[in-house]
Amino acid sequence: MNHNAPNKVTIIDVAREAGVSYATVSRVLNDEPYVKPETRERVTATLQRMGYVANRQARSLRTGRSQMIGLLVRDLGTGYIGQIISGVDAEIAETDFEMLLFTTHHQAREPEYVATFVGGMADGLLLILPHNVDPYTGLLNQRRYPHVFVDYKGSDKGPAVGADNYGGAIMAIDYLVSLGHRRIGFITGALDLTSGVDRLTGYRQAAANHGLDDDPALVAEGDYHQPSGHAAAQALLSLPHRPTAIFAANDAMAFGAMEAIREAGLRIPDDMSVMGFDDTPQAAGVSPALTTIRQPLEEMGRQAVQMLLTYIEDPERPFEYRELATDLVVRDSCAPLRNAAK
Amino acid sequence: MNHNAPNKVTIIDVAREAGVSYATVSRVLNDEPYVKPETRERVTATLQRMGYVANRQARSLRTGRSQMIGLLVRDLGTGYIGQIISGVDAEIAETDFEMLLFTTHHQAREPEYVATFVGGMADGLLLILPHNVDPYTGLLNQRRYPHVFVDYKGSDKGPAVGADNYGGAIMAIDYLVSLGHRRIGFITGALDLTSGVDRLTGYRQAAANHGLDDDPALVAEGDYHQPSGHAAAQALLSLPHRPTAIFAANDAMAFGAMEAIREAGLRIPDDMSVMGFDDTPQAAGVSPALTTIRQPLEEMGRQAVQMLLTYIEDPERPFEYRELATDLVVRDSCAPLRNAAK
DNA sequence: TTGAAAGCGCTAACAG
DNA sequence: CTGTTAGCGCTTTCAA
Repeated sequence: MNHNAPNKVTIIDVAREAGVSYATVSRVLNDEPYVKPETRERVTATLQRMGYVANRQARSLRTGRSQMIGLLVRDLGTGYIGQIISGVDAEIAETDFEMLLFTTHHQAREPEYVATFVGGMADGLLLILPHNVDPYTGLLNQRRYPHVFVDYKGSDKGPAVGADNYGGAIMAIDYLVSLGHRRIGFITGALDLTSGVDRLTGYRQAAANHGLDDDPALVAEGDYHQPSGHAAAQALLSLPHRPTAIFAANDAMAFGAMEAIREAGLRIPDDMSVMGFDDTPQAAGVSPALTTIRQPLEEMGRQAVQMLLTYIEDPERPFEYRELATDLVVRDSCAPLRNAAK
Repeated sequence: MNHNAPNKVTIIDVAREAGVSYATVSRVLNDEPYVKPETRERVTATLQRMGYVANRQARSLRTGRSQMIGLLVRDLGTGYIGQIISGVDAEIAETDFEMLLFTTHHQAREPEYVATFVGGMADGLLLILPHNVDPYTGLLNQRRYPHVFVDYKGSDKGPAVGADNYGGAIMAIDYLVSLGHRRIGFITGALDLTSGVDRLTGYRQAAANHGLDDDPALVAEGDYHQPSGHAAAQALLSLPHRPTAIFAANDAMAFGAMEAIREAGLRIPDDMSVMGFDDTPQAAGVSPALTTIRQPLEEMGRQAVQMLLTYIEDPERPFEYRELATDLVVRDSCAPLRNAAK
């Protein structure tokens, strides 16, 4: 075990070296007025020469502010999260805060992480793991700790920003119907997420609006991961009366579905139309390019930061929920229903 | 501006409430011996009841250890980085450290971030931005601050872990040659990265080994991003005597190349073979599935953590460089050269 | 087995 | 303009 104080240079070392009190060094560090120009210069030079670097922990301990925004994420694997983070990152870059990201695969440990942040590591927290937020709300709200749930359907649980998942699903079905499809399979997302539920609800509502087949077998459960899309599509394809189009609750599952469709010897979009949801970067890259519902992920990240900043300024501000619109992005994976459909 | 101390619960509050000195509370917190069982129990209960959460900054200020490992990354957009992080994350999860990730698009600010870490935020640092490491080495080495460069070809600059990029490129060309290709285009990576240079060197060496065409026009410069792969492939395709196979220095550019090849009305692999490098998750997902050189990215992350840990224990340990092997992953994007090639 | 007290490095009054 | 002096919340001797 190695002990403290390696070769650190503290404000005191610098003060001694420059022949001033360390309060003066602190003043120079913080650009405060009332320091004689010559003194400032001398101190600055010493700072430079000695390679001084501030200890943020000490500073934060003293001021009660860390100038950091925490970001709690379950997994970085998905492009989906990456996009949100890009937005968050970009927005934070415009402030004088830093982003501090914690990953955790272990659901069990999440509350622990939250505590770390609340304990002073960061001045506010963005949470992108909206399974069940209950484990967090307690500590967070009790302390009035500034936080925002991202991609979560707000309620009384806490401030949140999300997308119009319900409306997006409606849009998707409307589009497929406009192409003549009436038998549309749906692959659900994880149903313990509000987004998963909302997209399913949207699908059902739209189906009802158009008086489509109300066959329960047309709904196959997925979990937002690609393999589940593959499996669900296989189930859909093996139906006695198979659908002519498949709408997956996210792009990853749509990719899985496309794979399954190809394996079944069908062509996309000629024999089977496919739609996704999210508009991840890959959606435009696959072939045929995926028609999907765009979720403004980056924008969501940006808005989340903006909201968080307001809570950092005023922790007492009442909970706010912002919902961002989703759009239809037409590419090449859907085609009009051919009369001669098998 | 809001001031300090919101509704924090400190060790002192707990001590008062439990009727002990705060030293005792600290002892309970740290599982130290010599606390009467009843006292311990009472304190634990109070801790629980009051919702105490430790202030890591204070603790770290006092102990000189933060139990955090910093990770400095330029961008999260690429799946490539995501994979390394997964490995890092998984490995860290097995220790009693936490991962703390800083992203920075702004090259100019990177040294600043490093200073933050060195200043006490973390006990060690992993750097995944191996453009030019010189700006960092100074501070890092002067302080003997534990750090490891990831995906960087080690030298005297500092400890590092990388992959056998040179060998991988050789393997790729050997494979293409075994399929009968003799005119092989190469799309380089960013040449300010050691990996970019090494892959190019490997390509040249292998080409020389096999006595392939030594046409400089067969080498098109890219920057590891998809669009550059697209552009470079276009250049290669418009050559008077076009190659029969294209080897891109990473998967992302290979995807761009595939796009360009399709746009040119050619089929993959029938009319043109394509190889990538990295084996990102998407490589298996595109169609045709991409034949590529696998880089053990996750493993790289894991090893980097292991190495870092040794430096945290003994900052004086001499620089070490670990190189991981790369493998050929055969999928569907390469085909034997047909005699009747156009 | 417990309490008192001394700082970790820094900022922010308060005096000069 | 500059120095002195309290702590921020915590761990860790040193005594008791």
